[in-house]
Amino acid sequence: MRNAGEGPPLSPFRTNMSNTKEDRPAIQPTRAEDFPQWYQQVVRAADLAESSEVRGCMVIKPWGYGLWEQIQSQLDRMFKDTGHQNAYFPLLIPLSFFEKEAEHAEGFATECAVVTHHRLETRRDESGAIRMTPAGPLTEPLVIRPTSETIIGAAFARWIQSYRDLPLLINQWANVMRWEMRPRLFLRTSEFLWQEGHTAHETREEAYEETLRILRLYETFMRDHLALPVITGAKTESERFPGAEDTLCLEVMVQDRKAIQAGTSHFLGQNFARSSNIQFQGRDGTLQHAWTTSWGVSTRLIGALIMAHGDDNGIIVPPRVAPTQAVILPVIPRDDVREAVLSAAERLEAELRAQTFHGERLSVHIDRRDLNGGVKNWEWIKKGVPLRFEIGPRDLEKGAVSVSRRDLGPKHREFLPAIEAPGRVAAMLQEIQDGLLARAGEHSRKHTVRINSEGDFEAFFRSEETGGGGFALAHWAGSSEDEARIKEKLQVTIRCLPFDPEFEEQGSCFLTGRPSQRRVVFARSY
RNA sequence: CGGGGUGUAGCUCAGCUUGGCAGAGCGCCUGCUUUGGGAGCAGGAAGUCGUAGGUUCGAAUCCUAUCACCCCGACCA
Repeated sequence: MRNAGEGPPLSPFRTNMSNTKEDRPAIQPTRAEDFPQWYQQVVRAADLAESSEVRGCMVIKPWGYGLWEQIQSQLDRMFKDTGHQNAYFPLLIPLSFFEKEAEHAEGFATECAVVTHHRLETRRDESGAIRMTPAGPLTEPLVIRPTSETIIGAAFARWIQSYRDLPLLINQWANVMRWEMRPRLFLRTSEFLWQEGHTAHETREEAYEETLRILRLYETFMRDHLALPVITGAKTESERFPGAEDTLCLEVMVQDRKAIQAGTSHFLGQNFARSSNIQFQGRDGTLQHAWTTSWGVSTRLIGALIMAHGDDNGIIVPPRVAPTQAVILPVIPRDDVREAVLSAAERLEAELRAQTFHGERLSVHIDRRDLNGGVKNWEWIKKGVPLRFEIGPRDLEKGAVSVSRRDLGPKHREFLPAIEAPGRVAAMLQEIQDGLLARAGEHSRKHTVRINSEGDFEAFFRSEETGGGGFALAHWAGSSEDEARIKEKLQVTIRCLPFDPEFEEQGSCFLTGRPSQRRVVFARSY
């Protein structure tokens, strides 16, 4: 990770460039100096988002939203391919709906924003300025959705009459609001964008299969599209979604070795069907409650992406989700070459756009702004665009183009014959994509260790100042109270009870000594 | 909700202790020189000093109230 600056030889054209900023990383502080601060600076430098006037809410800027659009369209395709349909439900949920499922209501109570009025009264104050005060209190307050199980459940109750109506496979792209005490752009904001899938099934087995199918779908998306290696598994009771029978999750390790919960898929049993009265007449004629699931990923994925793939010069966007995969920077030192350079740039743009990557046309942008070449170059480095092409008069003479890969650091540059370049981009993008996944996987494996004693466990997490921490794989047979004590003491939680057979083995709990059949994953988390 | 802190130009902040013309860096605008590794020079625009009240000849500065935001805890996609 730290060798990102290394790369092939520099441009043979280099002549009189200043050296003063040669090795200054674009982002300060660096990851090693202060990871959380580095994260905030990357979000700003890459022009992804900014915090807004409304507490805890962010403005997502075009580059950040472009990333979300990529995530959205690619996931949406995967949902549709597995038989799901999109629909849309109201932002506001009657309080009484919320009260139907006790555990659910209690779980979200403290983070709900509530609408209590429906009208504003206006008046002028002494200075003539307009003043508005809420009037017209609602007879029943409305909760701004923190998640939509209850209101979708009410619709499902109307839509489902017979086993022939099942399975019902619905997804919604929406915003939700959770009044978070400690917001952090993308990772935890009061309002965030997500998708929430809600499905209803005839049998327990079918519903559980759906829960698993989505977990696998997410895993595939994160690995192949976002280049994020994940550990999948189930949450412990204390980390479970309020009202769920089982919560499955995907955990990704980022560069400071903390875990980010990148997605969840819940098996809701018949809990919500009972509280929302989702019943159907079965094949045997009896009235039965449906089995439901819900699952979601959010704009948090962008936070995970930054923290997993960024370097000290900004974000590195995996090519498959990059809003722009290649940028062309025309170099125009004299007016008399402007036309020739620009038309060569346009020719390259057209040739690149004719190429495909994973079935989609390449997205290419010519940066025509009249700015110093270095400034433009660094802007795109910070934004993490996968490939940067430069075309100047000297390239035209040689019939070459210069191309730089973002993942190989700011110094990387190679020259390709202009004729060959377009045909090679798809392979280059795939190399970047694969390289990011490999690098993140290595980091993750390197800091995932098997821990067998309480002493080693504490040492592992206490040595963070000297570079320790990570995922601790330990045998566990403790109680929820034991879990809480560990959290209190070390800020470490069980991220998941992993599914992969590699974690299954006979052993004894590192804390209680009781027998255990599987190692679980402990880590600090965002 | 508990503890700590901060509000001054688009951004980051100095000035406040000891009241006396509203400041810096970055960014922005114009011109020239530049442009293949983050530009240089010259000129310029930009702020009801969070808000309300008070003390005073005079308040960014002192006093009172109030609002907002940030950081540390508990909650969380």
